Amino acid sequence: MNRITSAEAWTGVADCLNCNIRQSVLFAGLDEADFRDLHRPVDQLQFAAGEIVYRAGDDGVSLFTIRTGLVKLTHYLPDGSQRIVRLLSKTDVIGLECMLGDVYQHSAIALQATEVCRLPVSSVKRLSLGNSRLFHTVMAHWYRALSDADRWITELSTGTARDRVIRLLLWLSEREPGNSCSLFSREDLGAVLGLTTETASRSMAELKRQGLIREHSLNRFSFDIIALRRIVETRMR
Amino acid sequence: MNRITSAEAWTGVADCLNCNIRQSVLFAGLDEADFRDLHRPVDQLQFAAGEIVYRAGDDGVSLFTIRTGLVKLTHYLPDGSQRIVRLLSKTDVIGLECMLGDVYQHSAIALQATEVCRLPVSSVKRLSLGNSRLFHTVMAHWYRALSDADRWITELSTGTARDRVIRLLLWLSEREPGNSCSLFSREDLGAVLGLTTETASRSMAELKRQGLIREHSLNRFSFDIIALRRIVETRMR
DNA sequence: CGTTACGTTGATCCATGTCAAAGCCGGTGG
DNA sequence: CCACCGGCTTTGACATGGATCAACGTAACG
Repeated sequence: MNRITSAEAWTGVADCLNCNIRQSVLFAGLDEADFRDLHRPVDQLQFAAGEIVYRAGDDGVSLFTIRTGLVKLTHYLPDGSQRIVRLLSKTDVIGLECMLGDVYQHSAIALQATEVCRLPVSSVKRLSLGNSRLFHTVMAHWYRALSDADRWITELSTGTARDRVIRLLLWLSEREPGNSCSLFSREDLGAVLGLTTETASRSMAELKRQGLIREHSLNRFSFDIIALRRIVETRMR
Repeated sequence: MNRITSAEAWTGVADCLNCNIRQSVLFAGLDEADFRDLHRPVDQLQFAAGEIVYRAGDDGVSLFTIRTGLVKLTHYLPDGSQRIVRLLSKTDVIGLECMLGDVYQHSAIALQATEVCRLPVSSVKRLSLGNSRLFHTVMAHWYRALSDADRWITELSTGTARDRVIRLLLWLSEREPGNSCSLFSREDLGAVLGLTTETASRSMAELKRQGLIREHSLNRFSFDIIALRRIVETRMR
């Protein structure tokens, strides 16, 4: 069912102070002095599509900030099938739960080629002791995760298969410039939307036939955002 | 569709230091000195079933800690129908998002008679400035909300109508002693589970007929927790 | 060139949505 | 005290969307 891969690629020690997405991520609230307190290095890693960032139950020794790519968090059900509970991309933080517990609560698996920064939990915990700026930033991340969960429930678990697919395409396109997005396997698509692989495939095929979406390369789709939005909006009324 | 009520009942100024649920709520990390810093009072309020605690878009001037009862958070869809995105009860905090934004993101409506403590956001913000114990407590609340969102997606938005109903009954019974729980209207039940009112009603009626649940007073149900758990577990495999 | 994984399509069945009507219960007013 | 009314629940009949099971197509890869 799932390929087992562990070939994460280390691509260097991060230069957090000069990071080009620092304003959006966990360390937004920190200054130069704080960074000197980070004794342990922040590593940059790469994962190919399908590779595992961490597994549910693993020791939570690191947080990860996503620099590029797309990561799914899944619960595995007793029968081995998965239910994806969140999709995360650029500037999202994953593994934040191990600030509180000691193991990861989900399995995190890259759906596309993904670059991350790996932060030692111990460092973040030390920083958080006296630093209320970090407080605000971390809260903001929790808040965003929770808002995403709300949208997930209202938009991606509600309505017809076709509407759910369209809402996901729109959701994905929000995080990319232009009117396009990259998709992933039909199995994962179904797991996101609470549908079977077949229904996911049929919905995609139908949207293609109707000319509402265009696949210009494998799993790269472009579409008229306004038109799609109108479809799901009218359908909701 | 929804009764409009604003008749919240003030039942006194809370004595936080001696609160019997303090260990579980937002102020778990505070000591006597911190409480002296809380210049503005923490009020206790009561809401009857159906009454509105706050509306989406209202000015977020207060957080609420639930002491007893059950509260739904809803998104209203363009057609006026609702999708409930979370159910909250004893020791849960609602409105925490206004620590970051300035308006509430959901409408919060009591589903049962509910007692809450109302905390001024300004006080909590002042406390949070230098207090890293509060940091941990607040994080823990975000974490729990998010875990609940995960369960919501995997358990309450997945599977057959019957299974979803059973999982909700089990979820509700976790927060009450004994093997029973209070339910609410079939319309709300449907909105929780992503089903129509009719399907929700049918599923409940069938469970009653099969003797799997017993209604000893209006919307008070008791059941064999182990037996119900076995049903949804075998159904998941 | 065969193998394998994945995507697509078809046929069928069943669960749930939809529309409609009837039952039930509590509240209100005569 | 009873009759009526309105809201909520239950039930029925029917339509349909999605699941299921199965087959076939297709692209990547050894």
